[in-house]
Amino acid sequence: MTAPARPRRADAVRNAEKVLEAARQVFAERGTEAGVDEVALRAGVGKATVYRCYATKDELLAAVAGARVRWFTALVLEAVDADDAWLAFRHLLRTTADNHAQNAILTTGLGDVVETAELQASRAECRAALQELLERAKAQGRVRADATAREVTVLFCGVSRTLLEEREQDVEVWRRYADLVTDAFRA
Amino acid sequence: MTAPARPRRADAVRNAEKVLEAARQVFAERGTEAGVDEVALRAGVGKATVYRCYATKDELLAAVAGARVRWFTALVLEAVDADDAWLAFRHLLRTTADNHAQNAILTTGLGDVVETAELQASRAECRAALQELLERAKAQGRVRADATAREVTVLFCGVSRTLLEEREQDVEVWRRYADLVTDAFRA
Amino acid sequence: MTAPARPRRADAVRNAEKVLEAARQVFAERGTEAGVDEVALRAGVGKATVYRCYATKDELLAAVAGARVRWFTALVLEAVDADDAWLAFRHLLRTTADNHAQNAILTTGLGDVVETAELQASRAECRAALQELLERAKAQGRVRADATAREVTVLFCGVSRTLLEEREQDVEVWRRYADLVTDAFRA
Amino acid sequence: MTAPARPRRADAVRNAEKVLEAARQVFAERGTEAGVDEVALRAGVGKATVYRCYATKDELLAAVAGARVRWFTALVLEAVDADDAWLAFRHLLRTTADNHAQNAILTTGLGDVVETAELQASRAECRAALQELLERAKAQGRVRADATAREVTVLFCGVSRTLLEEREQDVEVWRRYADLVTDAFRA
DNA sequence: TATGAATGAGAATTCATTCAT
DNA sequence: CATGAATGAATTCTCATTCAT
Repeated sequence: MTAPARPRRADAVRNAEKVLEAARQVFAERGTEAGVDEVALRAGVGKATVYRCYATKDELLAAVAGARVRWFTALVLEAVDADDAWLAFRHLLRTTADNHAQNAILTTGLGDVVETAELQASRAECRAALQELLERAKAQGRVRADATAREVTVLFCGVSRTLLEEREQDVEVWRRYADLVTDAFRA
Repeated sequence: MTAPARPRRADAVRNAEKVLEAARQVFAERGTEAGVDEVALRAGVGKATVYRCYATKDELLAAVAGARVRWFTALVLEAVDADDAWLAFRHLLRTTADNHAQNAILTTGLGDVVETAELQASRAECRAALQELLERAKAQGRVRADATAREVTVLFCGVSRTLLEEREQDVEVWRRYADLVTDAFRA
Repeated sequence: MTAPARPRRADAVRNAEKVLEAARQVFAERGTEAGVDEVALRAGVGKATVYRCYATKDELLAAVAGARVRWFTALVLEAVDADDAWLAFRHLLRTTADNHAQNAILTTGLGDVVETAELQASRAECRAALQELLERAKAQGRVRADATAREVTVLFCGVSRTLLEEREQDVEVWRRYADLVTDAFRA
Repeated sequence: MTAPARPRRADAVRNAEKVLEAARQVFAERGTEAGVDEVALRAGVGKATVYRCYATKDELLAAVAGARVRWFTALVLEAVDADDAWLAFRHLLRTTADNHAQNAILTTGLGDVVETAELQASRAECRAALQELLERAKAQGRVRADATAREVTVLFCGVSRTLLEEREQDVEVWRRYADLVTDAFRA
């Protein structure tokens, strides 16, 4: 009695994760215009459960975007640790491209997603990490001095969005574009 | 005098243009999800008038996209005539960026616009002209040998879309991105 | 100058007839849901001209119905003159069926057509003629004594409407139904 | 007790029935051109609820028609069991007429209703039953040898439609027409 | 006068969100 | 708490009717 322990919390978390994963898939496949019903269906829960986890479709989108940003941030942080920042940078974009080609959902895309405070924080963190990577590469003389993290993001996300729209599936093509973007920042 | 033809047509043509211009603005500002009503409102005509000019929303979108592609094609053709293909290329993207910054509507963007035969033809023509420009610049040793018109388009449109979404208004910023894209194709 | 003679009146009448004929065809083929535009197109005139002749779509429908009723009335009046009223009655329905099979448009059908005063007058006249034919046939002992013109009309028009809806084209079938209706009134 | 199944379904079924009943009334009174809004209003539910039960207006119409056909089929099957097929036939049409007079909605009418597979099956079943009744009456020497179920249907539905259109409410009148139709098939 | 362009009032259908069970 | 039924606000598109030329 002192502590009902909240066994439901566990379920709730489970559900939230199921919903988030379903949303990631659905929005990736169908675009953000996909209905909440479809997300619920994919998650195997009722529509209202989705709304219990995320008060609004926008919030759900923000959650998906946030997860994506954090996923990317992790990659960036790995890259920062590498010795050769330039190679790490190139590898970063290629890896992301590979992933986008299949699991296509955008990092900064998800365009007019309402900018949650949390989402903005995630973006800021991501930007900081990426900027650090760039600075290291600049120090190594491989990246142009005026490059900014935002610019990398804008180019890469822009390309991704277009390829997504064209339903480009070929990993080689995605990788080619990753390289083009990388080259745009070559010293 | 050559052909007064149909007097009434004058008004109709006027309206069609008003509608097209309104559509360009509305879709640029609000995205393609904006309603036909809004286009009509902006154009200062009734909803049905829009449908008189363009039988379908898709047709309207295709018309907007087509006009934009042709506008860009004209710029490319000018650029092809220049002596220094590289400078012309850079100028081309800058000029387009300047225009996008204000009149924002995408060239190849407008993503899932139904691909009219006419629209496809316009795109093909555009791509051909751009490819020619690239080949000239390659011959002059300024553009990487493996560059294709499609790649330029994908990068530039991707960037444009992202900036549009972020409501970026600063012409300098747009120009900066134009240069980044240009640099991605440097030999 | 004393009398411009109203040359336009001639044109106007011409137009009214063209429109009426076009309406008959269009409504027969497409049903009364067919648009005024289509009638105008078929008549080879502008939409507004249709409205000049008939102030309203309902009025146009009433005109079509009226013409049809009068056409049928003429047939009935012929039948009244025949020696054998029963044969004449059977022939009347058969002939009408033949015509309906091709030129399908209903006499009393055209269901919820607004009942113009003129149309009601036409219907009354038609009913009177048909009643007279029936009375003659009754006098000759061939038609049941309680038969009324309205009943004949209801049965025949009902059948016609159903066959029209089923797009029945076979004249033999139409004739078969005409005979069935006739038999319903046999003495 | 056998299967409480889904508790919520109870409400849903209730609503589906309310909607169907409302549709029957509305389409009977106003014709099939009546809007879905009106059906929803009559049913006392929101417009979208109608669409939850019946994905399309056509589906709704098919449901109404199907229910009506099955209702009629049940009557026919009763009639088939009677000793005197002719009397049963006459009674069948009279009973149906009585019902049409008030609850007016057509059996085969609802003309251009999209022909669902299910609806076609219902119609076929109905036709078969009616044909059997006719055959029995023929065997008893009371119905003309060449009569078919379709003919009965065409006549009866045609008459019903016309009377509906004329807003005929008098049961006696409906019954009189039922008898006329019956007589059309007398041996 | 005849034309066809313009219009506004709907009609069907969808979807984010709320609520009764 | 989870569910799915219900909802109303949009959205695309049509059509009878009016008006400027």
